[in-house]
Amino acid sequence: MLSHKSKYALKAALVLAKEYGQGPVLISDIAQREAIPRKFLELILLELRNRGVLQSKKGKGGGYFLGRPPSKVTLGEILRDTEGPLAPIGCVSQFAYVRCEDCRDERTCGIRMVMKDVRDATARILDSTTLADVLKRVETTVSGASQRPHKLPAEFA
Amino acid sequence: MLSHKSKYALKAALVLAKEYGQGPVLISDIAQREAIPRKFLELILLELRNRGVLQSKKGKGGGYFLGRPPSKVTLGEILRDTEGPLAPIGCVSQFAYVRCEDCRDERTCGIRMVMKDVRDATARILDSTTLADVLKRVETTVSGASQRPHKLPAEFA
DNA sequence: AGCTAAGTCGATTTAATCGATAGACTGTGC
DNA sequence: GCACAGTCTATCGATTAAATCGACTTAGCT
Repeated sequence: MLSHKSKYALKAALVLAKEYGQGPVLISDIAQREAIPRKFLELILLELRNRGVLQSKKGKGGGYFLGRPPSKVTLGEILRDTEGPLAPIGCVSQFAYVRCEDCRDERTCGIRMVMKDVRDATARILDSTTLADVLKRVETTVSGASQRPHKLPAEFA
Repeated sequence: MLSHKSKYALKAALVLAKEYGQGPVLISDIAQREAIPRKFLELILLELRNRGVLQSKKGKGGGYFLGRPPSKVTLGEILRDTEGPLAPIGCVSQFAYVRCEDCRDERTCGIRMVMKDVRDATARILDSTTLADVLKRVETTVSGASQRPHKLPAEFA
């Protein structure tokens, strides 16, 4: 399950993506727009900045902004920064491999095989989806929704 | 990330799958074979039993055993019992839906759309993989490995 | 019946993590 | 130099994860 921290991070990143090219955005602005506790958001943005996803400017007229265009920032990158590895288990992580202490033989571990499949499936989605992709997808949903307003909610399909 | 609890649960279930039809297996046996803290394993097995995955027998000659054939128990079921929902976020869970308190409009939430894809991909794998599948996969890996022993380890591909 | 094997159950401990907040510090622009 | 806005460090309470202890109950055996 995604932590609040990560959800906040994604929301904030999406705001900055939408505002990309318009100059810095205040922490307080983001906090208010997305209903995120101000002080908590500070920490999150700081971390994303230190990881190179965001940049910031101090003083008057300062704030946060994306360090790269929205089409160059993937959800996978952000989630790895805030949640840690995408892999459900350390021994199948590509970027943060850790051996299972008690594992006899990694090559023949059934759990590992299945978890590798899960990791690959998740990574395939999250590493190929950029902030720009998400914005676009939302936009087409919004405009498309007004044309067929009473469609069955997808969440109960 | 998978908790130890879930990893232990999967390991134990695989032992019971391998031993299926051979009568009850002692908690202590499973604990020793898989290097799981005995007392902790008790709790886990008990939970899986109360959920209907396992059955148990008390007294001499007692122990734990699968309640159904290994081909009828999926990893998804076990993981839901020990970890909770497979979904990365409550609002995309099929069996344990919970609304995001602060969500304006679920239908147009970009994060939700992507997380739904992730959930579906994970569930597709875990709900279609049974204990029998895992045992079989391990076995073919073991026998296959001796025929081409120096193949590049898949984990570094 | 009585002994023993084995699972059951409840309480507790310890350490780690999560979500959140406070306050002092640093750099920027005017 | 003053106000603005991000930076950094510390802390706090609540929850959870992982593990452990001890007492209890049930089943089989003789």
